[in-house]
Amino acid sequence: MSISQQEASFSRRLDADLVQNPVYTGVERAILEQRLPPGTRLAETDLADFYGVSRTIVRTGLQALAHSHLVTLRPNRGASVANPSPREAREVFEARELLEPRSAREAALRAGRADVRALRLHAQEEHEAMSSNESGRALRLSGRFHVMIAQIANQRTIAEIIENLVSRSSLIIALYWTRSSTRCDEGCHNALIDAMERNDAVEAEELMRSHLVELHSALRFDIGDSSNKTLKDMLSQ
Amino acid sequence: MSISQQEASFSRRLDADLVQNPVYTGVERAILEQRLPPGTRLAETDLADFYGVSRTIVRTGLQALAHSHLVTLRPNRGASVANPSPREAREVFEARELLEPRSAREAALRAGRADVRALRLHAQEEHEAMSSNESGRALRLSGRFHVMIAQIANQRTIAEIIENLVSRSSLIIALYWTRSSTRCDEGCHNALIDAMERNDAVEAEELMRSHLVELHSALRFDIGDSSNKTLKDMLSQ
DNA sequence: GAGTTCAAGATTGTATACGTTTTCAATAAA
DNA sequence: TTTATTGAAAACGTATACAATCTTGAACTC
Repeated sequence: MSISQQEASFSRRLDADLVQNPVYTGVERAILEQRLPPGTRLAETDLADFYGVSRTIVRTGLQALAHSHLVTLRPNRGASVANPSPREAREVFEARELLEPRSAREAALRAGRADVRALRLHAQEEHEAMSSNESGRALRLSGRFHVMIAQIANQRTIAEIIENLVSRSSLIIALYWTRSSTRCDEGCHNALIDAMERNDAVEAEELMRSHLVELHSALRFDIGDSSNKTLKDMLSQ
Repeated sequence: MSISQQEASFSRRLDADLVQNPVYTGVERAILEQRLPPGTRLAETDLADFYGVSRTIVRTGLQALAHSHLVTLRPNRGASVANPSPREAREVFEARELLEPRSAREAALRAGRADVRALRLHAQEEHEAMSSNESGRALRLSGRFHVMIAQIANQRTIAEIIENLVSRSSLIIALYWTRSSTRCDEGCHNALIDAMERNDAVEAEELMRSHLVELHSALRFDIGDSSNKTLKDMLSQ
């Protein structure tokens, strides 16, 4: 037995493994882009065939996604895309409203020229996705914007929590979103970047808070869903 | 393909699987009780032999622990007990200081007779563990006390986050704790229970805040560790 | 004696085999 | 028509085999 003196792993080692797992990355992206709606069954063999790997790899990926609450595993019944309850949906947004405004405030204090440039570039990408009607991609990028801010705040532990909450929000939006457009995002995100550029912490915090309240208020907890595309259709591109 | 209308899974399905995984439960407990110090190598075969299961089960358990940051996985190099950096240690306590006081406030508002009784019973157990010099067990129970409060607050999403931060605190304390005793806990926890019993939200919040600040301030980030017990020694009982 | 090389052993990564459970549709009974 | 039964097919749970990678230490060079 030996005690290893490990270097401060600045990004989880775990990730190194997972980003190379095509099931993890592929299914995660498909969920974030709402190509895989909540409840979709994820049969191990189908995924193994689609990604050309063994069930071993599939299970590793699904287990990781289950830890993030993006996938639900039921003993002897396999995996399906998570189906967050109204309660969970409310809780996730409550947690975001607690964590993200503070994160935005800290980010505003720390944001440098490079950070602001990256944010503007990202907002541009979001805009293009919206314009070209790639609403799934737009939604994923919109979530990623929130994660970027959490990362600028330089508190990795909280940034990771926020990243998870943001991911789950894609499922929540798929289930409970009422409005047709996410046009609001564009203005909100740009206003946030402006506040960051001015290092206006108070304004950034307030903008983030009201942005989240607005998102939250656009959810209605009394809806179902259905469709009958095949798993392969939804995973492809 | 089918869309399943799932019941609101009130506890994660995932858990159902994991509590039956002896590697997950055994190693987690050993870490929380500081029988497995940070950095300890966790060879798959050793664990498989010890728990009498195949490596498949071992890997599932280790992967779950890695997701909780209790274990570090390095590709081709296996698993070891996580070794949180000073930065991570600080961040975990910052996050706790952000989340737990608010959680305690909410818990104080909601705490009923049964909750208070359960907390007192638990504090008693903690006390007994301390008295009989089972400091590992005492530490685990002390962490569990914080989780119980988060659960009373009735916000499962945040309670789960807190549970994870509390678990990681055991490793952080193993690495960076300076004081010899955790006597403080006893008074602090009892005072918290009293506030809960009076449904005094403001007091509960402040007590929790100061309790965490005190814990945090007892950490010093310039220490190492070493030992040469065998893995089997540390896992046993 | 310090450092390097390299092969044997140990350990992890992945695929697959096989037993068990679940699912589903065909059949039979009510 | 509806409900129950049942058995074959499909899917999951676990163990294990084998390949790839890493570790270790002895032999060798400088």
